[in-house]
Amino acid sequence: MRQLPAVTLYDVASRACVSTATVSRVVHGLDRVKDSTRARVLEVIAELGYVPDSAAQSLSRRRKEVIGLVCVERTSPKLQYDIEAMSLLFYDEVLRGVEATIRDLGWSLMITYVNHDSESDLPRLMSLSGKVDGLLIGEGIVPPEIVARLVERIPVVLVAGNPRERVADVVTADNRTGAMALAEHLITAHGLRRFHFVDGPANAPDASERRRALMSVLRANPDCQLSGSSPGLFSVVSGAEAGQLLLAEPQLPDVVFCANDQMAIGVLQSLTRAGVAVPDQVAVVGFDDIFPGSLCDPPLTTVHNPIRLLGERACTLLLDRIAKPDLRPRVESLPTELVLRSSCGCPPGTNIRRPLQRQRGRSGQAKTLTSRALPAAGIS
Amino acid sequence: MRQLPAVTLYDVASRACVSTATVSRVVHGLDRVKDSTRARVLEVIAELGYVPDSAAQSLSRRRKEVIGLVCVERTSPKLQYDIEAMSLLFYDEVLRGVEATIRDLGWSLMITYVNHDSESDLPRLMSLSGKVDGLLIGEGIVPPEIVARLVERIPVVLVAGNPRERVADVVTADNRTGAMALAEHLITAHGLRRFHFVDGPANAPDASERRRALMSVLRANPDCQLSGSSPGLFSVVSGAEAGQLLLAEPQLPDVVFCANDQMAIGVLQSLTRAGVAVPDQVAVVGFDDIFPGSLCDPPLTTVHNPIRLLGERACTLLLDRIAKPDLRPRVESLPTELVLRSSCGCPPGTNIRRPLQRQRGRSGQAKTLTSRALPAAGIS
DNA sequence: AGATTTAGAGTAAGCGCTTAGATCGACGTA
DNA sequence: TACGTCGATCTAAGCGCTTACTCTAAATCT
Repeated sequence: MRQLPAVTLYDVASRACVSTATVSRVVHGLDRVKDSTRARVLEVIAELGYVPDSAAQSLSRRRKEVIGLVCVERTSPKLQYDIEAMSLLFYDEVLRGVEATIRDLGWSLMITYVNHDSESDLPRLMSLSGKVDGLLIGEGIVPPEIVARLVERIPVVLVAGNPRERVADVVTADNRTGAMALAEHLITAHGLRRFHFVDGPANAPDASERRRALMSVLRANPDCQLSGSSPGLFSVVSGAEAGQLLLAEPQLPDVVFCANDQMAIGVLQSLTRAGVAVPDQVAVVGFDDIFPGSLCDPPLTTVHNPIRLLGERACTLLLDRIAKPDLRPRVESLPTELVLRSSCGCPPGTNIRRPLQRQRGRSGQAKTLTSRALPAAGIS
Repeated sequence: MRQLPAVTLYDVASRACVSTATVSRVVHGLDRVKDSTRARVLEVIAELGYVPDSAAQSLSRRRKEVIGLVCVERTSPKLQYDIEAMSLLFYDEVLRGVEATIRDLGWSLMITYVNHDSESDLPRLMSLSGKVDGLLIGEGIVPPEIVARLVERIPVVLVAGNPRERVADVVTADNRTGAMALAEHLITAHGLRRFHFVDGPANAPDASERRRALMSVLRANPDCQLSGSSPGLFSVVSGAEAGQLLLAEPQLPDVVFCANDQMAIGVLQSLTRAGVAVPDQVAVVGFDDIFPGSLCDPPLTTVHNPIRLLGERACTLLLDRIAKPDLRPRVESLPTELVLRSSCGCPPGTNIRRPLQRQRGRSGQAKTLTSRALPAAGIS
């Protein structure tokens, strides 16, 4: 198990009787090198098992070809993993989108999770910023002051960030259209009137966008109302708690509109365990379309959030920003789909996906970027 | 959005009127520096927003303080993400264990996914090995030849690797004890006799260990038999396919014993959609105890695999190996728990976790579990 | 007082790579 | 023959840090 001694460019050069410059050229295949020389060098590289040292490359090129992904971990490791882990499904999916994109370019990905604790997070994030060329930061849990400090050091893209703030590039789902379509479906197709909203963490832009959209639909339908709302943390347990609170009320609402699927699953658990029939006595809907939502009973009606794509686009945007640091901040908002299953009152077995077209709000806030192909050219 | 010019150690040194060595000492707090000097330097660091460049540090220290995690992605991005993503839950959990451990030490984590495709994976993995101090590799999908080449370059720990091979350190769940306990429960508590096994990918050591353990229990119970088995890929869809195959058979087995939960969920879907009653007509059990298993209908009986802990221990082992490259290869096997819910025939609402003690046989293999009071209590 | 230790700080040699600019034949041209 | 040209290759200066070693002056010892 002893490791082979590390092989450097010099070893290869002297063995192949060429200069280090030539070896470097062969490795990168850019400049012209005589075929016979190239062959000899390649042979020595294979023989010696040479692999370039990334630290030296990064130092010399002044570019690390690494990006950092900062995910939110709302869980305490002390909690049962299998309950709380649910709140992580979102970033797992973002991660895969990012990794796939970055991989194709030959860059690498460094990942870290942050919790609520900004005191210990700040130094970690600053130090991370010294290890990467750019940072992808998940939604609002990194405080804006910290984001601002990072932004002045290196390129940053906010994933599921607040489309209203312009501190950095933002990629987000079109929460507004999705939540409005869902609310309208509940009202129009099922005649539901009394809405209860289960909110997300205070600093999660997704949650507030969804809440705002719901409210605007309710305002437009005078016979409808928000009969109440509960706080939540985007996790199954916090959804279950909201469900308990609901059960203690004198009257159930017509529908529990949850800011994400994890909480909807929690609400569903509380309600069905207490013998409440869903959707007959009360409908429950979520947002995001995570896999377990299709598994629960009744299957969850929700809005599809293209989470993986969110990761992919964020990554593309970041690479583009690394290449051109001077562009103005951009917001990219991705289309969602309405996913009708039976927890809203649609008949059992329903499984309809309805693509949604963006509804432009008068504030014109979320304007889609048309930069379809941000070419990674000029980056490599 | 213009970035501040990068601040180097020299900038800090000249601004604070000290040498770079002194600044470096202040940053690392090791050597003695006069308090007044330290204060001045710290002030300049804060003022200038200095963050050390990791590439230069790594080059100079000859250590990157980064480890790589190689996960298996059995999915094709072309498939519906929400179906196939399930097979990834395992590595998501490993990742969290690894990240939490590495983070506490101030190291960083680089993550990459590999698919079946070793031709494009080999160069990627070799190049990754130039960017990290050690590698954590998920189970058997990286071919042994490649693992061997990596091992001679840098420290490697195999996560959920084959405990029988000794090419590198291995961390694995005690699959044998877990699968045996589950099989014995099915036989003893529910009188099931005809077993169907849904296998995992050919190169997944977890799957074969579980199969072996099941077989050894069946051999020890002459009235029991393996009535058949199906191939599978650890994913929900492959489980659903196995379920379809089963439905085409003239006779159903007593129990479908799946090599992991994802496939059990797939089998469950196929079966219940075809109107087969689980567990009344046929029991279905899985392995790993991923969260969605507790959500499905009926809730899945399984074996708890301490996946996150797997990641933590693997990480610890790797760091230890980086410090001491000459140790002989080690195998660490973590205890599992039997998780009884109702898909095995236990009454609805059952939710029992039974910690399992490894039973070591003379050959180092686990021998038959003394059915140390698997109480018929709570079991019809 | 002179010698010796020591705390505090500086000097400079790398770490392994990239790359601008220098070099060097061989070849073509006047 | 003398002189440019050009492709192939080499030389060497960094990149931003760490750290072994050196230096200085003040503290301590004999």
